[in-house]
Amino acid sequence: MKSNKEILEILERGVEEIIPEKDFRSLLGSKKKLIIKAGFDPTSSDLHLGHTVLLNKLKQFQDLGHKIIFLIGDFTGQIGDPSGVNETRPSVSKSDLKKNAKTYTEQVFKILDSKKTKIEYNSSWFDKMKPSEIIKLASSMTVARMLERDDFSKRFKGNRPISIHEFLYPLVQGYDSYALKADVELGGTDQKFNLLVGRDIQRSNKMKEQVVMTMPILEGLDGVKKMSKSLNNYIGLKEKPEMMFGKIMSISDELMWKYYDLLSFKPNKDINSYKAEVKKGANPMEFKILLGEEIVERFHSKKAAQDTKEEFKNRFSKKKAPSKIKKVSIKINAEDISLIDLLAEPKLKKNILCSSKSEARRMIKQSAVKIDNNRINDEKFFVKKGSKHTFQVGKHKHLIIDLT
RNA sequence: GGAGGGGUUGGGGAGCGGUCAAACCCAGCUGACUGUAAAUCAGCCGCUUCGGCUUCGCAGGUUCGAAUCCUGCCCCCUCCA
Repeated sequence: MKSNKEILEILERGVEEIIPEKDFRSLLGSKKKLIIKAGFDPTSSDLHLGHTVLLNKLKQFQDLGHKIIFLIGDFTGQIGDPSGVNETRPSVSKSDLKKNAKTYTEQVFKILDSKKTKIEYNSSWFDKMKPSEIIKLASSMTVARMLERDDFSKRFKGNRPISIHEFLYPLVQGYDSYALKADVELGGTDQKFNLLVGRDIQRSNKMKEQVVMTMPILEGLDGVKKMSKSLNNYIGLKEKPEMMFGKIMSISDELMWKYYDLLSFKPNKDINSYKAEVKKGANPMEFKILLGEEIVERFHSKKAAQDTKEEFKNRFSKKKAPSKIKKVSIKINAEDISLIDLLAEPKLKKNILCSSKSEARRMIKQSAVKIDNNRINDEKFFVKKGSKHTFQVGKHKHLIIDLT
């Protein structure tokens, strides 16, 4: 049994804001099994590390015995969350939402305990709601209040469009908290407004208001913008170990520390000692590798993490060729084929090395092409029929081609 | 209903009759270097049989010549009512 102090330490770690903190502490003090809600709109097909910041926190609550509700916003997804966005979001079709919701549920259980997690869909109450009830819900909020929001007011002042349905988003999300009788709702800092509306809706329905807990937004690989699939700066939970590891290695040294804070399960004590070591002159890369290992292990396995780490060291530190390279055989009619044609050969399909002959030519010019590890700079290089070589374009594309 | 503004290569955004495959920024790619797929620096960034060819919302037209001008259409935005 953990002491209250220890519990608070765990739950408040990495948290941006708890509103109101007093209520949170007294809720915990009550020893009651709390209903913890976090909603996710299934607007893209995969979850990424950014989503796991919340999941990790949910997991902590779960481990402490509280009731976790993973709410899938299949109704809210049709509206599109306006938070932090400066333009109207395209709403996602119902069938896509359904598909996405399915993959979400598969992925969250890499972190949460499936037996102890309740999954809810907000369409299950909203689809049954009568228009008159929606109007009643809408009446609980004013336009002035909505325009307090930074994203809306900016758009409003900047003469950019705000669709009416966007106003419904916070109301609908807030209603979810009422429907689920949430004690605590978790969300990103950009969700603060939406989360607070939940309190209003609960209060106007004579329910005790939920405590709002916000988590920082995880920056994407670029270190600047929020991690998201549409910005292509994300690490997906379903990605292959090599990709995951590689992407972690590609973040800047500075960003690495933020990732440690929000993604690592290592105790603060360890992370602080890493920082101290780097300050003393240790190579940040060593700690990036540790982080990569931890993440790959979480979503794949210990073995995958070890293998990937070794492979990475060999390939990039020792500059060896990858241990397994895809093999492909291609039939040609002539006695030989120009390198340019081969690199862009459509028959290679998914393994194609260059997307066009122009690109192939460019790559050769830029000394990016190697055959059996020998750099080729001759644009008029030909490859003979019956030969078998390893082709490399850039650092990442390798292919063994058997010409027949 | 009326008045205006706009749709340019992945995103942003110049160009407003030839010198435009189209400035610049971001993203992406490549190389060098390195401590890593960090950072930094340099180059590339429509297709091509390297002669050219096809692109600037769509369809026509004017011109020796159009992303740039005209006509129609589609789409987006703002303001007034």
